[in-house]
Amino acid sequence: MDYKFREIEKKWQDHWAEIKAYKVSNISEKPKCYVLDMFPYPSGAGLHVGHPLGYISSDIYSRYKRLKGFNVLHPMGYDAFGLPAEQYAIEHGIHPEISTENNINNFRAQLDKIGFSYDWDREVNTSKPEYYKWTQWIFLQLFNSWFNRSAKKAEPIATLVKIFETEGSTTINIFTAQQWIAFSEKEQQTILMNFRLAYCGIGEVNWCEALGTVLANDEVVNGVSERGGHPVVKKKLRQWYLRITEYADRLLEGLQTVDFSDAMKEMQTNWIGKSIGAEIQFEISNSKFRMTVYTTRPDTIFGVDFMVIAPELDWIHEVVSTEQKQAVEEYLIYVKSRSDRERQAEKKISGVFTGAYAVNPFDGREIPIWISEYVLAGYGTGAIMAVPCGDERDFKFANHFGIPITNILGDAFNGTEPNATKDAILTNSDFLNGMVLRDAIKVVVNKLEEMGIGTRKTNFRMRDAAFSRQRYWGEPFPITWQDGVAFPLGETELPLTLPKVESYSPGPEGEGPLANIPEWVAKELETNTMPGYAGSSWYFLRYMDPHNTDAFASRQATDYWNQVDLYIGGTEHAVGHLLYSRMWTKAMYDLGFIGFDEPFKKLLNQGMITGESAFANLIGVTFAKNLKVEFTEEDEKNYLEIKDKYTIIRGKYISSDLVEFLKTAYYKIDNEVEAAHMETRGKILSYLLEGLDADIKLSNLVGKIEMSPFPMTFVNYKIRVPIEYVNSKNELDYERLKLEIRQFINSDFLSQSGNFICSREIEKMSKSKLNVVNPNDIIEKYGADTFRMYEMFLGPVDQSKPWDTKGIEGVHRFLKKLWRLFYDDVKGKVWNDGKATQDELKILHRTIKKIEEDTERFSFNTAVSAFMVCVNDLADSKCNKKEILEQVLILLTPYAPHISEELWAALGNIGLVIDATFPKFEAKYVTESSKEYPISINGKVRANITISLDAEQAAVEQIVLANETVQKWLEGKAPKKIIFVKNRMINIVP
RNA sequence: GCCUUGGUGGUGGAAUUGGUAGACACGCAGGACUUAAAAUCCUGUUCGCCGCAAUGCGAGUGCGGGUUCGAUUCCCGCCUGAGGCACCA
Repeated sequence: MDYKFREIEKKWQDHWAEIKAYKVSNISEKPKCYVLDMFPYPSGAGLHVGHPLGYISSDIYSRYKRLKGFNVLHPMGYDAFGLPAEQYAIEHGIHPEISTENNINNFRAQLDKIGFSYDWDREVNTSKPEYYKWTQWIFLQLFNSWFNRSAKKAEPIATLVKIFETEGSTTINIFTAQQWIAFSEKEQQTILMNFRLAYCGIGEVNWCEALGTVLANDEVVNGVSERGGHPVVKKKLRQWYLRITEYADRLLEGLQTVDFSDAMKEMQTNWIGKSIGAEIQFEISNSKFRMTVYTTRPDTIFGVDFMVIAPELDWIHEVVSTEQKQAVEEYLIYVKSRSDRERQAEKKISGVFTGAYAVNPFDGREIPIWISEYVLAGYGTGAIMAVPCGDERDFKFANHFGIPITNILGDAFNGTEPNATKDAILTNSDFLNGMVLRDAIKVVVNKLEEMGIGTRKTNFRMRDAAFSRQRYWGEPFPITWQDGVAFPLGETELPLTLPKVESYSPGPEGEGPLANIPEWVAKELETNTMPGYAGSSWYFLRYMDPHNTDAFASRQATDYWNQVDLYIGGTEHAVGHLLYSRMWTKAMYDLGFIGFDEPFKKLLNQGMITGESAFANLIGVTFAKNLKVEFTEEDEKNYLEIKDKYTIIRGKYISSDLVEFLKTAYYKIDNEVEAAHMETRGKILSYLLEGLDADIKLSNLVGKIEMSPFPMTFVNYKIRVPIEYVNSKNELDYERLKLEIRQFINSDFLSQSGNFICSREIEKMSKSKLNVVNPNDIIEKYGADTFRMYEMFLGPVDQSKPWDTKGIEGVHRFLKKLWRLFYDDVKGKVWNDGKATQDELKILHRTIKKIEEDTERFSFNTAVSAFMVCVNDLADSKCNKKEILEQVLILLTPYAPHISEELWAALGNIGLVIDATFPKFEAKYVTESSKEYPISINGKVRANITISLDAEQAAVEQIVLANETVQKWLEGKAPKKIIFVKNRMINIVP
């Protein structure tokens, strides 16, 4: 009887679905365990073999926990709102709801084939009104709250109003209680907006013209949009924001209570970017104006040689001198002309002197004030005190403009490079002389505070998160505008459903498509929609109680399931989703809706599965396009346009071995170089232009190249070819390629041996890179159990690794070998009721221990190996005993559920193996009563000795001491030290 | 430049963190069964040397040092891959 995995897997998947084997209840005596995957965005491309890596890991862990007696919540859903579906709608005219639905069905079909233990009754879809009703509701809670800095928590806005009514305000806005009461409704609302956790304001945002929307900071990478790579510019717009900066400190503190990787904590810490320093006020000569700078190094105050302010600051005009006015104006125009992109790409030193001087408060020295684009307006006060002897950028700036540098570091500063140390001893620093910089910080700040011109100040790099998009496919804001004041909709009016639209093009003045709908505008509803991360910031709560119509989830449910015990997903969400959901959780906690303030107890980052891409070398000749080159008819036919600027004529694909050959020809030494060079070029040229035989005479070629009437260069492009056309020896099946793919239909493939060799490169798996492997294909060929185990066997989950289908045979063989412990091709059933021997029990219990340990520490690859060892050992000892096999099946269930279920049933068990109990490890079967130990002297093995394990170290010492041979080895001396090494060796130190 | 991680056979990776390096698997080589193929099984496989033989000899975890009876593991200095941050004062 064969291992018919297709039949078996279908049968059990259907059965599990039918009886809802994975349905989980919120009421249970068992301890709970919440295992969560980062839910996918259902893209049109479907899943590739990289996606399920994390899903399989979490599935193994939740199945394992279930066997261990836990009530396990393991749900799945879809992050369905977002830009790509809308872009697709614009291009193809298909409503996002339809394409999303299709994609979800496709995802679901792929997921179902892998045999996951999700409770599908809890599926969520963020784009369904039943779901986003509660996204809107939570938004309203944020809108109706403020962050009380003294209590360090969010509170209902009503408490703030009460404070204003009784005490007035001394923070962001300054007014008395009487004034507050006298304010109009509109004035009051405008003030309150400055405090709300979700607020609307005018601000500089990242505007992406191509996408027609703003983007959050983490959605912009190197000045272009993360999705699509379109340019992003700064623009002032009315926007919704989340006041995440208020939570900066708590987001940092919270990191200490969660189990995230160091790298992840580091990334979040950097993103938040807390820095502790001071603000210092400087007087300006001949002006009443005072400037304030932010610095983390007040200790270097005597090393300040100039000030730099950001070009955007409006007080520039207050201080600029008449002589410098023109130069400053010119510089400001120059700065305006530079995009963010340019500023980031080329960091050139530029700046202009304002003609004004600040005064050092301690020694009265006059310090020139400069303007430069390297100082950012948005951070600190937008002005810095520059200390060139201690700061790289200040040093470069000083050198560039010839500003003299004061050395306050003594020998620690050599004049040629700045030194940012805090451990040097100060010189040229008046009352600080002789002090270590580190210690001087406090002294200076104290003095500044005393003088009333400085304060301690903490700054964060993180900004408030832009929370609105001028797009269609997102949650509508439950907000109406009346006379410029935002009013929340009432709870009974939720959900505010997304209306159908005819067109997805933007509305007037940078507004979203919703602004094109008259009824929408008539109701004065907000026309922006929420960003992609709104729905994903709280979805883990909805799984707890997904069908609740009275609340986002009942308090009883959130109290029971509590934090996510294990959260698995990629690192790419480090500063986006993971920060936002942490913030939402904290706010919900503060407002009393849930009982925990960190959502994820443990985070496991799965590594990327990379693909191997194949490339063929395309060699051709390029001409500058603006040159007039006459093409023959033949050339036109083979004309291939690679890039805008260049044209390749008669490009030919050259096998890698030929490329090597041509390269070596190029690199011949001495006077042969030039000749070889020419020869190489000549050969290529003749291939390409003349179609001649390569062995053309050298003299001819030299002439040809020199006589070339136009500038040309040889180019070697690497052209992707689909990986499935390349075999394991890197040979390309170009005949098939030419037949099946249009791009290559007229291409020539040249090689030395007749086998066309491609080069390979490891890159991210993606459709555009022609290197994706679809899990469906693998499952069709080997089955889901093999697929699951192989994904785990590839290597540690958190490490990125290349997908290589070759090795899958080994895992498949393992499952077949396991099958043969139960069924023989000839004899049929071979298992028996025999009593297990000591050796067989040893194999079993060793495996139990190993699987338990490895699963607990997420070392799934070594667990798979342990199964292989176990089955090899059982096969070697011809053990077909039911007693042993049954236990092995339970262990295997999380990893290969289908085959385990099938064989479990075959053994005549009643009930499912997924409901079995994880076997208990018993040491007595594994440990021995006595063992042979090697005795070594200084690590060199000299003899073996058998001792009882109870003997422990003392016994060993006696045995060894008594041994004449040992004494002889040591020349009669007593050993200095005897080391008993963990069940392994006895080492004697003479 | 800064931060975080890695570097082990032909390949993916073990070694549960100071104790017999290379488990397990792929690949490769040889063999058995077969008319043949597939499937399956067996043997070998870190490198080098000696040999009829082996429980033989030597080297070996990116490179160079150090601590230790003993180092893939700890310390110092380099080289290098990957990821993140990057005018944040």
